[in-house]
Amino acid sequence: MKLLLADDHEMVRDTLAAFLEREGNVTVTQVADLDAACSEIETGPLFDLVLLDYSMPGMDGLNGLKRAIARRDGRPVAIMSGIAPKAIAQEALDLGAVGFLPKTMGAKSLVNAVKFMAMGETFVPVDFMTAEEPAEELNPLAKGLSQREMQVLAGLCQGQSNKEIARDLDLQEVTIKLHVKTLCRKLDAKNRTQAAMIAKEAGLY
Amino acid sequence: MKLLLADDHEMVRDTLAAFLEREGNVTVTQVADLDAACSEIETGPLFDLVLLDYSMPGMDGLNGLKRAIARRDGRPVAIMSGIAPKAIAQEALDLGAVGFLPKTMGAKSLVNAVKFMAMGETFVPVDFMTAEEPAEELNPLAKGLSQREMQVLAGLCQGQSNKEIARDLDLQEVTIKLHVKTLCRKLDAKNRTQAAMIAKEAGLY
DNA sequence: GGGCTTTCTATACTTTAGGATAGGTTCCCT
DNA sequence: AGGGAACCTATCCTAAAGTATAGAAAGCCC
Repeated sequence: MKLLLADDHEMVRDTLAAFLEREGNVTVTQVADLDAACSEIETGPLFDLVLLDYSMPGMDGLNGLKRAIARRDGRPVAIMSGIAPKAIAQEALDLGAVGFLPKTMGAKSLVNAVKFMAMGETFVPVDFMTAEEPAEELNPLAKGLSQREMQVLAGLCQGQSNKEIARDLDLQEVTIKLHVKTLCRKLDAKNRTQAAMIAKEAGLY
Repeated sequence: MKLLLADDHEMVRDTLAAFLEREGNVTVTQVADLDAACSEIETGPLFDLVLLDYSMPGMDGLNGLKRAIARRDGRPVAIMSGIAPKAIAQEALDLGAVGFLPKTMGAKSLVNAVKFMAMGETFVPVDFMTAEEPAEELNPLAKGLSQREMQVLAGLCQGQSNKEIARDLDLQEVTIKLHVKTLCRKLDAKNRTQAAMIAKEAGLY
């Protein structure tokens, strides 16, 4: 079977291709970015599967996936990533990808997954999709903040003035001032700007 | 020769190991994080080279490199990364790493580099270190900002007041106000907080 | 030199932010 | 019923931020 492998890390690409060709009886064509992948799809042989790295030049989030799928006439395209969370995998599938391969997956499973997807099946590792999202853990900062405070913090992170936040939340400006003061105390910030940066740093907003 | 390969992406690790063992006559021991690497260094065989992924659980920037080097009694440790910039490579070498391998490097060069480093030589791809930093490209936002404005923006992103920034830069407060106003105009922000968030969003600071 | 940009400073003013203190409501828990 | 928590409002005050306008020094290009 024929596979088109697109990844900007040549080291990963080379060794992955070597492994697939040896262990899986797969013919691999390598490219380093999405543009090259697209032109290869259009001018190259009919690939049984196209495997795209999620963080690669030209991908622009999942827009690159759309571009590739559009050029494949319904034939399978899959995404591979080392960092993307579950939500991205779901979104990729919604857009028409036939699979999502986290790079934490073993190489042998990879061979099977590739063959599986080339046959038209959809593949996502079960443990990846069922894994608990570290929701609260991602925001240790959010703990100790009340709902209101979170709303006000959201305003801060948009650079809103107290007056604007008050209008949006239908409160008085003084009230916002109070919340901002409390926020600064809880976040150990000395002013609104620092509070906003801390929230941003922590991955909120 | 014996190599200890530490990378949390099993897919990358498996294929890399397979490639090295086949093409390079290298015996590879695999681990998935720094803790495992450290205990393997202490209890396992004497590895000719230890190769650590830069973004792997336990690494904590380059602190993990220090830990590993401390356990190697002067024997070679190298860093591998897909994303780290030139500055990190330099820092790693300063800390005592014998090499830095970007994942954009080809697999064949990798085999040579690994053997090279195992012999005690230092290896960094020439094109990687001599490559121009995409300074302006990384920060499309930084274009149009003068040096002073960048300095002031740095202050904003730390939540400093105009007075503090003025003190740090040895300028008058009014001057900072002017720069802040200019910054807000150029960044299309309506106040300092928004300017700071925009800078943060763009990856600056 | 003349024009240009970048930078710094100054004065004067309005608006916003931040702090302190006090009093109020609701709702939940014991 | 009382205590506490989260929330809202008020008044008063100071400090900081932001706006406007104007002048000046330093460097660069032509």
